[in-house]
Amino acid sequence: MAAIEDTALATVALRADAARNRARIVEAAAEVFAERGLDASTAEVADRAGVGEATLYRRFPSKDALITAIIATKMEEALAIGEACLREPDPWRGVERFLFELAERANRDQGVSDAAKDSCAASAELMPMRKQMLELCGELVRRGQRAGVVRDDVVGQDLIFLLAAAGSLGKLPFPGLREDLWQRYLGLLLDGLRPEGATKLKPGAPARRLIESPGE
Amino acid sequence: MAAIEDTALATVALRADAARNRARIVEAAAEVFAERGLDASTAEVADRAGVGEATLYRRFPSKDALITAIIATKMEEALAIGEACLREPDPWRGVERFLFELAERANRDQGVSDAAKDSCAASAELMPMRKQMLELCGELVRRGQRAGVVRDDVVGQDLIFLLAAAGSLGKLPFPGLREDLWQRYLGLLLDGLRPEGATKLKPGAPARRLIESPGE
Amino acid sequence: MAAIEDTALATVALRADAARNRARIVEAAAEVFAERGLDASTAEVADRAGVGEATLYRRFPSKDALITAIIATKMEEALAIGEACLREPDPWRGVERFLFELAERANRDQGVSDAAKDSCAASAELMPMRKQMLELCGELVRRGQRAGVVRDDVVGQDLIFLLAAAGSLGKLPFPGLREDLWQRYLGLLLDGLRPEGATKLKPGAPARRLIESPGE
Amino acid sequence: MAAIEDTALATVALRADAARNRARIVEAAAEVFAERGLDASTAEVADRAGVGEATLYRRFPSKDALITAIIATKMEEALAIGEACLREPDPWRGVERFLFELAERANRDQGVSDAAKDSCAASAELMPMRKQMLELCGELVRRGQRAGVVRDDVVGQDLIFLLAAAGSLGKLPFPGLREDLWQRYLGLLLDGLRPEGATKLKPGAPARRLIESPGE
DNA sequence: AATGAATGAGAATTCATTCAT
DNA sequence: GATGAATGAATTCTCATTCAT
Repeated sequence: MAAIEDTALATVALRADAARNRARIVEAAAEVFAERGLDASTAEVADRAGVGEATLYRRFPSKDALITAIIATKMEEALAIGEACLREPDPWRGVERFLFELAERANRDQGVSDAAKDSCAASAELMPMRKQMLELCGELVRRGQRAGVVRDDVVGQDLIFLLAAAGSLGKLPFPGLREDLWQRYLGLLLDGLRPEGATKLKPGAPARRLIESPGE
Repeated sequence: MAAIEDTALATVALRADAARNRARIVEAAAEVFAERGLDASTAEVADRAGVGEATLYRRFPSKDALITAIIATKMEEALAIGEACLREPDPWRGVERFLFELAERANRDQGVSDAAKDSCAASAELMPMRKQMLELCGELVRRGQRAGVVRDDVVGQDLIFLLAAAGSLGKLPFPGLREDLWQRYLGLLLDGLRPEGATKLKPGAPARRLIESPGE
Repeated sequence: MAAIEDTALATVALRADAARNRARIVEAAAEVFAERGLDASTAEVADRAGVGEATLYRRFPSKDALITAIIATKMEEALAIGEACLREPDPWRGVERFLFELAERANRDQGVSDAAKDSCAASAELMPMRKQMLELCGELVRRGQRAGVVRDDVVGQDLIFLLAAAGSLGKLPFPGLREDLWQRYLGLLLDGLRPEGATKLKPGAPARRLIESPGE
Repeated sequence: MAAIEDTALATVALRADAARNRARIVEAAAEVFAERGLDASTAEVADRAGVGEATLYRRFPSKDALITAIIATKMEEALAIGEACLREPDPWRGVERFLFELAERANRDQGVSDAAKDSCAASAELMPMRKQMLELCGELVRRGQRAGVVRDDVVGQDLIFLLAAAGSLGKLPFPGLREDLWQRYLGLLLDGLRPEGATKLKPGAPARRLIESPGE
């Protein structure tokens, strides 16, 4: 069965060898971007994939398109994880596991956290997935709220931003830090989501803005 | 009084004009990096400073050294802010203001949050300041804990990481987001610091790691 | 009757499908080169022809050979036009129509005027056609001269060069120029051919060289 | 006395070594573009100039800017020639010499005739010079018309287009052609300008369009 | 025979850093 | 000491042509 090309919205069947190379490129790119961030050169990606640079450009019209494809892959995985979390019997455990698993990936993968800042991540092609993700987060949150384990003033989008925050701690260049330190901070973030700690805010305190809508 | 050169570990007195140039360069670099991120070119920095590029390189041995110097400047400011926060009558207000003011700066300044990820931020030269900062955070936290407004399992270093998290949300490339969205998430983070929400941890839950030492 | 392959000097009968493909490629190439100039890529030509790139290269050993084939096609058309012009009752009208129709084509077709400058236009394969064209022009000119409507010091080859001149004005990148401006200049050129304006040459004047032989 | 940089509209004094290199680059570019046309690579230009490629890009922000600068130089020379021709005692001789000298240059210089087709030649920076050139041609033509040696339906702009036509014959890739063949055709063009040959046009004849305005 | 895929050799352009004035 | 200039090494991307299916 031939692999498929889905960079643009069109989906095209590829020849066997092309499919193999495409997969190699995506894999190599994922690795390289994870290690060095999105600034890694296309030459390095091609090298690692064992193909010529031009082959990369035959498959992906630009570096941005390649990045977008990688991100799309990661988002698909993330959506799958999210759906599994929705099926967790314990609603809180669903939220917790969702953030935990995705933060783990983000902290392992320099490219993903770079992507959060990169303009091409805002690509229109990713919009449908982003929408799906947003809905999924919304369900996770509302499910927690119905069970009384998530504070009421939180919305689905907040999970995404907390994730961005927790995922950005991956490779802080402090020597001697434990690799899993992010887990500690994710714990703090999670505690901020629970209703027990929700602040009775004094006027003017920053947390007050929580009540306002998150925008977009 | 002549300025001092402390880029390298040595501290050297500079001639008045050299000192003036150095200051200009740092200021210009701070501006440029804030606007365009650390990828901005040294040429642009020199231009903005009104000096030749070679002058920049006479004063700083490399772009990384310049960035390190900027970070040092920002850390000095941060230390000053932290000390002011220690003098806040209300201990919680001290913690809150500390995170709020520094997160605001981080979100306004593209360069600073970039720098957090950049390898040069690990420079040994910044170690003393980092130590100072760590102590300061420790005092802020312990003061809060003594007053019963900060949960007991938190340490000073945690503030720094929460800051990194809250500061990374600055320029997410989502269209239509409010500029001050970071305040919402800082609110959540702050609530995670308070004792009311501290989790009764089940075994295996991620938050459990909170009990372990933060490393370094 | 199968088409013939005449790219190389050899003439080979082609299978029916191959002949069909060859024709498609030539047609597509003519279109593409007309629109985008000779810099258009072979990939685009193959695409437009609805064949694979390798098929193009099976039929033509190089891009230059393809271009040469296009030129050959255009020259065949030109020869046909020229013969029609020879049958015009009015000899002057014959010359005029010849230059007008070919200049129109050249100005409509970016590729042809490019080709005039391209080295591959010098290909030996085109020599026979060039010779035919030269003879045809010679007849047109001599017919005009016999009728007294073309100046005596002009030879057939001159028509070709005038054509090159008139055809090169097609896409001058001046904004706002009329598309048919070349007609104005063709008019001037035609007037230069008529005997009424033929110069009594002063010594040293450039037009004097008209008397010398045109070379080749 | 320092050389000047005039790529942009601003004029800046350059250091001696930079001026030397800039001159070398312009000279090399003029040579290379003359020999190989505007498609020659910046690497080749830099090589010929004996400088690094980056040096070229320090002086000229893009290849187009370099080309524009070369063209500007050529146009200045052309304007100087034109003014000399205006001072010729014999008005016809003025027109003749103008076209002769410029056609000679164009035929010697592949770059110049390429430039006629290249979009960057339409650069706004060259507009003032183009305007000057147009006025100069207008004066040449009107002077000829007052003396009765240039037909009345010709305007200054026509000279420019005739030049483009006569200049495009430079390197036609026919083997064995005399290098100065263009002179023969310029002679024909010149004869087309004289009033003696101006056609009493039959309706529908192409030359008729001569009466209409040339556009722009 | 036909095709899509692969690629080596460039192309323009940029930049941190060193050099000459 | 200060400066503008110079540059080698990269970077993204393209294309005519060859290869494998």
